[in-house]
Amino acid sequence: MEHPLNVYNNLTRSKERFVPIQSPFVGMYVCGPTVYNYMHLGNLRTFITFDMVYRYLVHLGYKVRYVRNITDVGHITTEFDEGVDRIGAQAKLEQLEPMEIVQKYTNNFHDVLNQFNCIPPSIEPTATGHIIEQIEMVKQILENGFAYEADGSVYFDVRAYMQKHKYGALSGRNVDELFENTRELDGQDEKRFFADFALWKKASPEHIMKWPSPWGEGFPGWHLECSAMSTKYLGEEFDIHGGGMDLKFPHHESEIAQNTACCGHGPVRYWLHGNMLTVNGEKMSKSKGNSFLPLELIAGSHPLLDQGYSEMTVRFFMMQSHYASTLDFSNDALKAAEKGYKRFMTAIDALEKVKAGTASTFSVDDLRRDCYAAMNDDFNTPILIAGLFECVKQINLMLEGKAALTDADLSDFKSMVHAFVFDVLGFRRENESAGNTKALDAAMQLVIEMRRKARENKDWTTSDTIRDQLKAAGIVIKDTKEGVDWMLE
RNA sequence: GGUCCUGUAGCCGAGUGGUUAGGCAGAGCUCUGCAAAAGCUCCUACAGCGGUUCGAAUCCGCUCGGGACCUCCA
Repeated sequence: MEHPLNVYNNLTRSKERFVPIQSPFVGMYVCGPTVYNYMHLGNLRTFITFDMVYRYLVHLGYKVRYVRNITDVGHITTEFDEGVDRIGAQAKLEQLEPMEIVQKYTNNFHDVLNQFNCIPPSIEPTATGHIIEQIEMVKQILENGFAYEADGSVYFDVRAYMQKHKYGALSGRNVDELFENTRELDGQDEKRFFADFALWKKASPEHIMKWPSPWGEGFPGWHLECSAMSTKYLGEEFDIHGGGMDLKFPHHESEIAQNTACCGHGPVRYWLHGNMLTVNGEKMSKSKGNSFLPLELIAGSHPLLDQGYSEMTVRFFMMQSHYASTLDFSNDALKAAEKGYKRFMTAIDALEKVKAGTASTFSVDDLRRDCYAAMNDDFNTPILIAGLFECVKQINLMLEGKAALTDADLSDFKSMVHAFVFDVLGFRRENESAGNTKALDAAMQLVIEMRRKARENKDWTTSDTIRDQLKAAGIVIKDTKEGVDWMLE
């Protein structure tokens, strides 16, 4: 692979050259959702981010195995709220079986990602489908002396682990400091040490989602499924692990500890974290009550919005910021993205109509080089988009006959632009009401011809009426030097 | 309280020890019958105070503001 891709590795807190363990194969694991409710835009941002990462790796020619889990076991909401888990609670609320809840919100998750043009992962394992693997892993960790059993539950023994390994490397945490700053002082119940976490949890009699195990009926700890499933499908060591910044601690930290306790070494070469989507500067989350559902955004039905925005506008909005930065969500920002995206895609579409010239007036190689440089610098999509706007400018100039490319350069330019816009950034043409476009185009040619005749006769009333009526119907007429064009608004 | 991130023009957002990011909005011009679209030009900012440096918005320190994690969370 001749492309020197650099990624920011959270494990080392530095940008590193990306070198797969076994090029051209790349293993990538991304933490998926707990399917107990509709996903909101903040969740969506993370999945769009790693969709872009996946797309770019594929574009570079890597053979990527992309694994993203579905967490369909309800994990306890707090340490002391025994027996209450998110999925179980939601099931009660909706008067459904827990697995009906899981199915309902898994479907929603898939539908939404599909709407936003995210490519499905290669493997999408569920936690409930890998109970045996998880139990096996707990057994191995116990055998290796990094866990202990207590009344039907099994806990990870952080102190034992710390004698041989570091705990807290990824999140930059010092366990002693953590201890000093832990607010909860009582109720540490079965745990020997405050930082210990459950690998297997004993289920109370009323708990519905539970499985038999060597320690009795119970369910796996939250962190365990990712360790077990990533190992199963990507091996003991793989290339990329992604997820939201908020999962860094304790989830990813514990994942590393579990894998290390089990196999003797860490599981992941490059840890990538997507940053949070904020609303008025604050993290979007359900508990804060500031979350948006994708549907509310598209329909514009949320109180904070004064209009709806299309899926691709939202995707563009997200791609205009770097994945590792927080992104603030607001009406004005969305509006700006909408206009920018429209201008952007209008030009990309118009590229099809550009005709080759006798000589090239600009360098396709330079533009291409800028685009790759942006992406190779830790997936810098905002810089890529800036580069593509330079392409937009050149397209518009070519349409006006003020710039040109030879036949060979033009097809090179087209494939380069298309690769970045559609394959890498994952934009998709909207307004493609397939089937009637041909008929509509024929009708439009007729209308345009009538308007042309009216203008020829200086019958401005007629020509302006045509233009205005079409505009009211959502069709925009564009008079260019090359002729008259039209587009759906 | 601890750990860490962050503060960029009207708005959104990149980046960087010395050279115009980009988008949106605004102003002017070109084109046009008038518009729209498009092109060109302008608006040239880096929280504050010190320090390092030939030179800092970029490095260091302090102050102020915002945020994340430390509990489930993408």
